Amino acid sequence: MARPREFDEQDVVARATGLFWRRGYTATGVRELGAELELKQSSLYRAFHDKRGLFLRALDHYRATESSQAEELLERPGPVREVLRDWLTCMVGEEAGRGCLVVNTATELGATDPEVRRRTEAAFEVTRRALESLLRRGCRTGELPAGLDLDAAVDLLFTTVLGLRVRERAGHDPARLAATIDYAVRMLAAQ
Amino acid sequence: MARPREFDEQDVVARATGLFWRRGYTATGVRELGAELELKQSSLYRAFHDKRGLFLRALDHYRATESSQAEELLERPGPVREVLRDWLTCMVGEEAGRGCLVVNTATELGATDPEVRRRTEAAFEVTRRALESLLRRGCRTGELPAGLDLDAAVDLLFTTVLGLRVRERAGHDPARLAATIDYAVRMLAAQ
DNA sequence: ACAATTTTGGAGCGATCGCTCCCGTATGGC
DNA sequence: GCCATACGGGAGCGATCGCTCCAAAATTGT
Repeated sequence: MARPREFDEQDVVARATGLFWRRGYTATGVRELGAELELKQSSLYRAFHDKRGLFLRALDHYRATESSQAEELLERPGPVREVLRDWLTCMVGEEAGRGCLVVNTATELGATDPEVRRRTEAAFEVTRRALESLLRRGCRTGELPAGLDLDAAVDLLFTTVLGLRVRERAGHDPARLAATIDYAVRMLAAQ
Repeated sequence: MARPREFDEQDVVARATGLFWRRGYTATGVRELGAELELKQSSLYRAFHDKRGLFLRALDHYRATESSQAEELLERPGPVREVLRDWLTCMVGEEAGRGCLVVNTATELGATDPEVRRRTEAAFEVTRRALESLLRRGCRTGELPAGLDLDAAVDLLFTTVLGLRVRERAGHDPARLAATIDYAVRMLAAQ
């Protein structure tokens, strides 16, 4: 019926995600996007409506990929605290200085754009749930204190993750971040 | 010898700080700044050279005011854990959705601008040192475990603060943040 | 009062912003 | 083959960007 598009939408969204991740939403121009995605503006605007539309797609893509990676890492067998430490280490082991797209977006756009906010909150929820599932397992197996306040511990660990990703974005020494992670995991078991 | 300027530089920087704080660096235009500061562009550029110059001044101003406030709160007498909790609560008790200028800046500009980075790092150091001083006092008075790994605890608490400020910026429920703070303080004493 | 100096007020620079429209082209169903 | 449809390519829209320059106004030392 019509000429098929010459680009893979998923691939384009993935590359756009990388650019928004590094540069932020406001600082990323549509021409910059066009160059990075090898996509003319007419195609970009027909496919994604506008810059914000592409950004929302990027947020969705980020959540989907991060979520699957997080779940994969968390379903691994092994000592709960080691799994947790590896997971946290992986969280801050991104390409240097990228931080987390969701954290960057939450601080850049704050609570201004409700549609963006819904996405950042959904992404946060993925992390939170992944943590809860792991801690619950730890309590079941006795690797974590039975009297652990699960909700509070999840909340605190989640907050710690956000802080770690800010620090990673800020270029803090990976060794220091690793030490912080070690201590956080140790504290969790202390109760 | 010459006509005196009609604006108070400190006041102008303070107001610019508020605007950068809410909107971020990139999204804040010089005309917007001019309107908020009641300052014509010619005056602005003569006084601060350019937009970035004013932003650097804003970062300095923020650090100075926040630092003095933090030190004031931390020199208060009283139980260490209560002082810490009050301080953390104050940290996230900003005007809703503002978060922390330094955290917002670190995630927005990352490690791109070395001059900015020096400032964010200096501001982080203020927080870190304030925490260290308080925890040290807690160890001295016996309010905190004697075997506390001071450096690690400071690092983790500092990371938690960053996370809390991200969450405040993201519009999370203040009650949840308060609960997170309570738990963090409790964990600190557990060792 | 006068000259020197620095201010305010504002027009306007080139560049870039997000976005739209048009055109020639390639691909589908009939 | 033919028309409808969506495509890639690109010019260009109005608006805003950061920034500069200049004239009029205001304050000082002499």
